Amino acid sequence: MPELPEVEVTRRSFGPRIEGARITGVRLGKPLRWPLGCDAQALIGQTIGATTRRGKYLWLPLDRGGLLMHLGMSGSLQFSPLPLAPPGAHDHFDLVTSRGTLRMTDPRRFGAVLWSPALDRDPAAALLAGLGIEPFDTGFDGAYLHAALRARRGSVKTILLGGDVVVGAGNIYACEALFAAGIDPRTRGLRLSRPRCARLATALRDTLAAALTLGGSTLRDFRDAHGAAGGFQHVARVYGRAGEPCTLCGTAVRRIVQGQRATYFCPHCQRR
DNA sequence: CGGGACGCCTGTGAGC
DNA sequence: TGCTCACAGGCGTCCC
Repeated sequence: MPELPEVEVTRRSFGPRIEGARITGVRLGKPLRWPLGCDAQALIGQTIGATTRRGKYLWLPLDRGGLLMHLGMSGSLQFSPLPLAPPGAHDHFDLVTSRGTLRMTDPRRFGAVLWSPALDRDPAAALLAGLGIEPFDTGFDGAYLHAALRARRGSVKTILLGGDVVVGAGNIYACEALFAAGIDPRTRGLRLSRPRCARLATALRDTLAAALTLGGSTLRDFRDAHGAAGGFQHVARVYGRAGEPCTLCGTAVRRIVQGQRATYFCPHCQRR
């Protein structure tokens, strides 16, 4: 589910409201990807700072260390100043605070809540170490992308998904950005010219920005921390549209598999 | 080191 | 209706 826009939309929807709150209780459900990494009771009494995001990770700083959160494939967070309903089968983490409760729901449990002594110390540091540049960083442009792709033999779609060159694009936005840039997703990184890299950098930023404005994509169950659905799925040009006509040229959108993930593209508008 | 496959886990929809 | 199978928004790990 959650790619950069969904994670950022989630952050904005609860971060400011929980900042300054004091933790009064912690409830753990079924195991997520990793154990919490600390005694849950040790979190009680600590104050939450300003929530930040790096790639698709969220960081909630505490008085002692902080919590690194990831929504995995099916995770979402909700925040309410009022007591929440009793936890359901997929509610695996409740952070009860003086301002309200933050709850992580994640049916597939690929998500994570992990305590770390600091963002730049393990385990957080190890998880963030290989991440590429933020797409909204001013350093992310055609020159950067061109230099980063120069030695890469893999397909540009797979590279975008990898997150080690630039973070934030998952399957939806990688497909959509490549469509917007007119680039065939099978094109090898090292084959992309500097001008096409510039187009791709712009396309990725614009695609993610549009998704942010629309509150992310709700294909099935994504909601922000207040329960609001996203709207980007209504403006997607290729994702999930196999066989349907391209909105630009009418050619049937194709679905192929790259790295065991579905890729959607227009074989006419997107060129190698 | 780059690249590709695997596995984590559950829900859903299609097809029989 | 009920069953089986393919597939789903991510990513750490392992192997070549």
